[in-house]
Amino acid sequence: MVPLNLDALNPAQREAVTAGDGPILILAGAGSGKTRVLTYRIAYLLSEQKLAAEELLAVTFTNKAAAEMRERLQTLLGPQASRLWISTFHSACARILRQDIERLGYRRNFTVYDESDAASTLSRAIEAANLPGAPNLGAIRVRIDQAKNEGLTPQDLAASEGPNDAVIADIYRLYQQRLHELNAVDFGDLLLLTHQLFQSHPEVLRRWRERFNYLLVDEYQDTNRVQYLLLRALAAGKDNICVVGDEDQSIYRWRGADIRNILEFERDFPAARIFKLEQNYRSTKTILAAAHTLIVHNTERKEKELWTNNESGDPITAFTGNTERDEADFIGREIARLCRESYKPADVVVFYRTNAQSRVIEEALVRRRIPYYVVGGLRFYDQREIKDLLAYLRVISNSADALSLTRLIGTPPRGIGARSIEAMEELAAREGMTLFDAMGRAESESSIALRISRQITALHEWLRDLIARASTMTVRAILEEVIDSSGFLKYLEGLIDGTARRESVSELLSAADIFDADFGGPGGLGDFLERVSLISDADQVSAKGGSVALMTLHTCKGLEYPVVFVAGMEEELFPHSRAQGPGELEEERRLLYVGMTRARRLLYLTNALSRELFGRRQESRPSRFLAEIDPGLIRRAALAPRNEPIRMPSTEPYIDYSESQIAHETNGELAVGARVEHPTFGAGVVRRREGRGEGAKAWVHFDRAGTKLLMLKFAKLRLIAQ
DNA sequence: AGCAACCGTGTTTTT
DNA sequence: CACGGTTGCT
Repeated sequence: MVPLNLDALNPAQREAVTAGDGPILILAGAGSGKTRVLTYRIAYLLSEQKLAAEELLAVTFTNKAAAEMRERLQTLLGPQASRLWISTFHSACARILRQDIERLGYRRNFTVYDESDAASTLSRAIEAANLPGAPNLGAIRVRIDQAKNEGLTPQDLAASEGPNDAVIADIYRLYQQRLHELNAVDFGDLLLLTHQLFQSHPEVLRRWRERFNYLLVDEYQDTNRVQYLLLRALAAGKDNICVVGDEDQSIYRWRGADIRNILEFERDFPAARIFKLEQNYRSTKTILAAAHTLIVHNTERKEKELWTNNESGDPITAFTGNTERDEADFIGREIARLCRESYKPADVVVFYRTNAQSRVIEEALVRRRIPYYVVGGLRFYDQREIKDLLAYLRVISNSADALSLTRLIGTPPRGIGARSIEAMEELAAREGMTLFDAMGRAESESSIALRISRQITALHEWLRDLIARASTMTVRAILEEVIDSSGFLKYLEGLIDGTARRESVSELLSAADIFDADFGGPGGLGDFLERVSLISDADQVSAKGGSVALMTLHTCKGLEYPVVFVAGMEEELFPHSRAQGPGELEEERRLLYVGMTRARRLLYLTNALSRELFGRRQESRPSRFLAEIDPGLIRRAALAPRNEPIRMPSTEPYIDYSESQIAHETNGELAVGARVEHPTFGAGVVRRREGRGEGAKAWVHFDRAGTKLLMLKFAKLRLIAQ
């Protein structure tokens, strides 16, 4: 192995990388080379301190960050990098539980439920319990989730004194019981059950503690209480723990992140050494200064100021539109202008506070034919047909998963309705068997019509047979068999948007292909399902396609772009109306701080005077955050006069990014069959397309106005549906 | 049992 | 406004 070359590091970074054993806190400001330090530290520990790859556990915030770190280490270290545990907290816990969860009474093939699975399980548990006067579902969910993030069991919650905590503790207990019956865990359980495992089985903890001689944690400011407890437990004795973070970038408090973890690290680990990285390599002096004038309005922080050798750069641009559409149009116009100069669409990102804001921005970009992609919002694996198919896979992997089984029975429709399922549930409860096993006895149930019970038996036998063979099959093969024998495709064809749904099915098939290739053969179903459950929005970010990126501010952590727009800088929206408490306000401010510091060269902050919010048009006041930034650093773009008509795309030169343009079209944008809306002609369907690029035209058949030939360059068409 | 149309409801951010 | 859930009809 080549000796590690540390020349690429500045003195502060080098010190942190080469520090010896014991607790280390690296306070790394935005753009200060945090990831670089972390990867070099790992490389240093392996190549200079001669640790084995197996002795390290590195925890990141997203799978994508983990993958990137692994990749960088591959180039620094070579193949041994692939033996490192680099993963998110949730994935690491899932992996630990796969080995040892039997001690908690679950089976190793447990299913990981996503939020909506968990919600319906909870809802059914409440229903079954028949509790009068219970608070509403949402509040209960939030409270249980919080409890799990704090490491609290139902008993612990019962002893705490929040309003309704006693009632909620009962529901929490029932919910856990139900999950246990289904051999399923939710996101919070991954952490909490691992914690409980360590508490109740010291020999297991000892084993893992002996294995991991060194812990590294990225984004430490966003860890919650259980994660902290897990780290304490694993580090105990050696205290070889190195955490990296920046309290100014803590933006997940609402999800249980406890900023005290980082603020009190020195108290928790008295031997801690602290390294500060304050040189920023990313942004211009102006952007950094503006971000600083904003963040000093927070009180819950350690004073520090980033500095940079980069040039001063341009002032920050502020723009105020009359409406959100006006604002979006400015963004589109400005991106078009930048792209005529020295930038590409992929250099640009638009951030917003809420997912709902993306729509009007998308429309503006479509009008200018600027290629873009939206990160987050509707996730691929949340689409109905995908969840339907995953229900099959889950039942095959874990037949106790009655939630997925119920879903499977209903799609495609087989004539087995709620009444029959209820009858089987009763049977199952009576005999102490699973719903799946009850299916095998359906024909002996007098309350189920013979016609239906035969259906049930057939389905049961088919599933049993598939389960028996699944361990020798690839995920792709299982999926294909499910799709072929269940009549799933025929069912999709019958749906209105069947074509789009079939496309996502084939996307799922290729995801399975890729997984099978990675996994190296059959038997990987459980791993596939786990990976799918733990995938996050941020994992999907990619510069592929040369497109402008659109995402919420929460998704933007760890990214950087030459040009950044932050849209919707308005009171009620940002800071959000639901985040008005003092602590929450500081978090909103940090959120903007994180967004601003993603920018390398140009930063735009935009707002609108009136906006459609929650279905109503409302006056909107500029965000207080705008006033907190030093006005000397801001240049105001001309305010559009009231009622000025929105500029037609025809006034803008067409930008041709043919490669990404094609990607856009194959995504189905204005494909034949697409349903669109025209400002004067109303709704219609694209019948035929002619030409491409500048001269592209389309025949559109309008419901009321008949068929028209439109130049896409001019027509203000809005896509309604595929 | 299954579908379509209706109504009402709840709208931040997400591993 | 978009979704889920419910109702009522076939």
